[in-house]
Amino acid sequence: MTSQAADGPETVAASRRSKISREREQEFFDAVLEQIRECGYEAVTMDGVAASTRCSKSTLYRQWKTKPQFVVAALRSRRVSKFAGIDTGSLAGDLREVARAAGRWSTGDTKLLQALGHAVTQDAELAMALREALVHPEIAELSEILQRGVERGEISADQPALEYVPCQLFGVIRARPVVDGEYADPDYLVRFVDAVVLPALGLT
Amino acid sequence: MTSQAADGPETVAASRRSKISREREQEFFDAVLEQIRECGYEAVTMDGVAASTRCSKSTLYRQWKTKPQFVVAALRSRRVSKFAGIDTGSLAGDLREVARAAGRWSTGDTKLLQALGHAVTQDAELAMALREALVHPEIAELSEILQRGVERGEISADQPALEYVPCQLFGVIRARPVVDGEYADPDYLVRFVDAVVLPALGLT
DNA sequence: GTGTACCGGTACTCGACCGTATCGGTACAC
DNA sequence: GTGTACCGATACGGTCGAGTACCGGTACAC
Repeated sequence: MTSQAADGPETVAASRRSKISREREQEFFDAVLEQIRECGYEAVTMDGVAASTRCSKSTLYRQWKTKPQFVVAALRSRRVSKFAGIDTGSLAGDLREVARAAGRWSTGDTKLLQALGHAVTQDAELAMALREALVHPEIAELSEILQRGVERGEISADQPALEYVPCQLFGVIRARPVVDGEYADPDYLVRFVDAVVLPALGLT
Repeated sequence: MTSQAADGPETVAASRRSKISREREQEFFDAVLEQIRECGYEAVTMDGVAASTRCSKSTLYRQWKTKPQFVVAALRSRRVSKFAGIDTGSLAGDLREVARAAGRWSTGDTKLLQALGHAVTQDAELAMALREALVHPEIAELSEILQRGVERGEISADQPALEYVPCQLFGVIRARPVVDGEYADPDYLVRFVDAVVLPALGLT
């Protein structure tokens, strides 16, 4: 599933032989995502991205047909596995690690989700790209972690709070900026897990 | 604080003697908020609001100087007390009532928060209006409910999960559309309170 | 009846941005 | 060295929306 497999050093965009290197392409993607975070989706302009990366607008339009397709490509480039490798041996330990990892990504991802959150309701392809970049991978990895806890016998599969864990974590990450005025950092999230998630699951 | 006090039947906008009645004004506000929910803040046009309310754009610009000021006024008109009158005698009962009330407002308010969520980072006045319309009143009423639970001795003021209750509720309301693809209705929120919030607080 | 002031309608200016077209420069193939 | 194809720069067309200007109609005061 990941695109981490070893590619030829100069392979680019598969079908076209563009002179844009992998690294250069990633600069474009980083730039547009950063501008989306700062200014919002609507306010991002192709001129702006071109200027900030010191390339020509023509170059962008040669590679990607339209602004939405460009943004979708940028989102796809961003699929990473944030909770991979978490396995402390206990569910409580794993969830604390998840909280820490989520906290590290929280600011950027929250901004992105917020900035794109409405554009997404108008453009189905954008919606899918966003979900596959920022939501599905986390949910899947988290489900796996919970499943392991069940298999180890730490918790019953019927525990009613179990199904709400992903929503709880996503939720508090999105809610804190609105309620407290600051993003959810790793410390905050670990405290949240200790004070709320674990007690609700009947752990500790 | 509320503007619910009895006003003269024809009193309008205090300083100006506009021919726009209270009810007519509210139609403008409802229209712009609905368009924001459906199309997003940027995509809302003064022409569109004028057309949908069958008034002239001039009329809107006579009452409000700019589009942001118009939206701010619309938001201010929307401050209502959603959890007022909730007092079942027990904290668990109150929280279930809160969940039901929140679920009734959830769809519209979530859309509004999502649609304005980014515009808010660029316009401080809009940010304040949004917080005072959709966040502060709920937080305050919820704090009062929790405080009453403490005073009745149902729960200790030191209970670590206590401070996270508002974030939990706001969070799950905002997270469910992203995670499950549907808005948090009253049923869902009551189940959430029973499965997560109350156990985390050590109630039941 | 006369004056005033607001309403609706329309036409307008101005700026922004998407996407296209054009052109000179240049890296690379052969 | 010659050809090819992509790069950057710039200019352009088209669209759209904010905010303004103007104009005729009309309700209301006196």
